[in-house]
Amino acid sequence: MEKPDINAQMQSLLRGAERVYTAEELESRLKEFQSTGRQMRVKFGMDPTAPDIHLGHSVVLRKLRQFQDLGHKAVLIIGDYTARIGDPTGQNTTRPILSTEQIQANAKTYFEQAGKILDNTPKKLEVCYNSDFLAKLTFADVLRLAGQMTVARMLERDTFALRYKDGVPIGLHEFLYPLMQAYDSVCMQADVELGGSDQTFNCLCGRDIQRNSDQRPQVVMVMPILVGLDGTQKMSKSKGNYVAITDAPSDMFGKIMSIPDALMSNYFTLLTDMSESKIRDMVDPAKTHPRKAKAQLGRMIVTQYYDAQAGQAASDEFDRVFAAKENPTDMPEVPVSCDKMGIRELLTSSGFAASGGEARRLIEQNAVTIDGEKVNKIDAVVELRSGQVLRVGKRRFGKIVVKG
RNA sequence: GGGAGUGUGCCCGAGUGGCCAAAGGGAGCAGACUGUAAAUCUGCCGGCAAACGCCUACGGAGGUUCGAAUCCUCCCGCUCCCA
Repeated sequence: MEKPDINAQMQSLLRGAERVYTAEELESRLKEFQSTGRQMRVKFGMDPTAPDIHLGHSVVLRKLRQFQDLGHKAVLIIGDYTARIGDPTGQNTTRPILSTEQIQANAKTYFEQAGKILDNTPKKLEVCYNSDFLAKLTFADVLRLAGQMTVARMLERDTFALRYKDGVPIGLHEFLYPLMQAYDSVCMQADVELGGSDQTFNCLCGRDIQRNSDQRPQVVMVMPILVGLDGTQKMSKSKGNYVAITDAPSDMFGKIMSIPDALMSNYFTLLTDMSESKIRDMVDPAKTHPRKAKAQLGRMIVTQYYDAQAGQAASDEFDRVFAAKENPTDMPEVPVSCDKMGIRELLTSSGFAASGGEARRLIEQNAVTIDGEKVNKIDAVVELRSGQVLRVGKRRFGKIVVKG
């Protein structure tokens, strides 16, 4: 297989990366591995507690894929042991210890999803559980490891420093998290470790510990944290501002259409392979209408996780529903048992409203239509026929099916 | 071991005896507008009820009071300071 020259490799690898420690080391390794033919081992740790992969995770996974495409080996660490602590980067100080079955189930889901991005051929992918080596350490080993870090250095970390200052508890064991992750690097003899920029400290720890173990310190490449759909906070499941890579094409597309304009450039860079000059044209309102650019972005992303056809279909569907204000082609069925019922009961029984109060609110707010006709009396009794379209708000639709 | 604090709705956070289903912000939902599910503006935002209203809720359990998120007792969680 012909590889691009080193400059081209560097350029594509550095694209989108927030920082590399250090680019010189990366380049010299690329050269070295180019001449010897040995693969670089590119480590990436996954947390088995979050099996729902979203575009935020995809930023790093896509970078990992780039390394694979250049012939290197992705070394995926399933952090089943580190999960016992919970990454102190997060806000939670304690997490339930997951059972082995749970971890395996999560890991399985993870691979099913990550497989959409990564190259699964065994030559390009190695997977291991970090309990394999972490569980074997004796207390003396742990002490030796812990002795390589100081409290002052730990407190340099923003997350610790802030929590300490604010009086938020910090478990002593949390200090061990970066060390465990670093020890992974030693055991895996990682050449490169990839991570989100919130992992910078953890990854850099790996360099120190490797150096102390007479290993050549890994190159650390950190990717920016993807901003979520709200345009301000990081993309995360718990904030609800995310696009899961398992989202249906229409949802994926719709969610992309909802990002603030200012986010487009960032998304193009981190989530697609579009060239930088093309991106500049796309985000310049004088050259491209923002709505068009966003639709293009949406199609590209849907195409990655489904195919070009699905991307186009989602785009067309979106225009149909929101620009032409027509009904979507696919609507979930709303089964009803009789042909006459109170509108509030219809909303609650179909799941369009979580409670009677919410149903009332929706009706009072003019959000409910049946076959295009507003239902705005809370005690309305509606006659139902199969095939009628129930619409709640702008984007929730259902097709009535009378049963019995 | 001693002392000082603190615990409020999905989240943050005000409230120190009635006007508190509880200020304010965020999130969420809806409407208007639009280039979209963007931005902006407006409204809603515990449950039940057509409605009067009823029920549940301010860490937990008791108590004082006509009346408690607010006062008292004990318990639990968390933090800080001293040792």
